[in-house]
Amino acid sequence: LLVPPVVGFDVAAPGSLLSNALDDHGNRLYDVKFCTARGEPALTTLGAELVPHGDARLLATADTVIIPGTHNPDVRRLGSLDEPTRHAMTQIRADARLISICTGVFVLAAAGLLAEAAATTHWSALDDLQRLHPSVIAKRALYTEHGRISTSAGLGAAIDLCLHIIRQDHGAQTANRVARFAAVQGWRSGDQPQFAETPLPEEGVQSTAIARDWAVTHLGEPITVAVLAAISRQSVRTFSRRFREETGSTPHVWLSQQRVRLAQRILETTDLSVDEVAHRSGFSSPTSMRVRFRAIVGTSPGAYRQAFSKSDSPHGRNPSPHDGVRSMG
DNA sequence: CCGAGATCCCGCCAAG
DNA sequence: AACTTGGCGGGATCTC
Repeated sequence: LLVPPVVGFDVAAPGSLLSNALDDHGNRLYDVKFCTARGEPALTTLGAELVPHGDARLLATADTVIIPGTHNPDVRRLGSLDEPTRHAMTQIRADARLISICTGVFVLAAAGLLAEAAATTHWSALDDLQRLHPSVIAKRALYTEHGRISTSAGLGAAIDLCLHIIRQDHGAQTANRVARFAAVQGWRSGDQPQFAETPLPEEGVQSTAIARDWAVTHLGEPITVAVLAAISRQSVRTFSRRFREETGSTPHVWLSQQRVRLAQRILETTDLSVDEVAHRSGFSSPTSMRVRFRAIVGTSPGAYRQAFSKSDSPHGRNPSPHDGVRSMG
């Protein structure tokens, strides 16, 4: 059971993500409900149930509470809680998981839940947080975890955090499925340089991450699972196991995806022949690339390039029709 | 498209 | 007792 806002709004996206999280049989994994303590309108575009404001008793039943960003001056300027918020916070179970989005962290801090705890918020509010609550360890991160309390930097980071939580609760495979359904990045890996500069939460070091980093810079070469395992200083068996735990995929499937992505980029930016693209992407043969390419992108390399070059925006979206759900075992 | 050989994947299980 | 590791078998998948 997940009950979001103590105050305010803006939990729509993470709430939707969680309420759309399904298990293998299509059952919802989280029962998402919205409520407010202050009578502010809650966004409920998501098929999630709107609980009339004032019904803070609902909070007492929640396993997880998401606290959205707030502009409440008591909370943001004075570092204290107004009465409705304070009362709402007292309703929350002592063992409930708490998640803040953006400036929602100020509510947690004002409630005294973050003493000596790592926490984050939107970068523009980090200084405020540290000044109002000196005992908080304010960190510039996408999200942080400290025991049962997690904080996120903003709406986008909140989605990452929710995926992280789904992953912890139900495994990487489920998290990936939810991410795919929501059309967001499933998890952060070393092949996404835009994330490299962003301080990531220091969750346990992912043991296959180094091998993955190495792989994405050597896609043009033949890569076997045995080599990746050796890079990770693990046995093949353990490496495969970790890999699935950490990425939700198998090494071989993951490699194919990376190579197709690389092929897409080469097709978009060069006039190299398809055979040459296949070679540079590390496919063992052009035939092999065509098969993999079609399986993932939904169209042939040639058609993809043609469609891409015709599309108006040079950095536009994938112009090929993604035919949604592929039956997948 | 076929078929042989290589490689991958994962349940199983003994060992630590 | 509970957990992790890593070798093995062999069906699935890929490659040539």
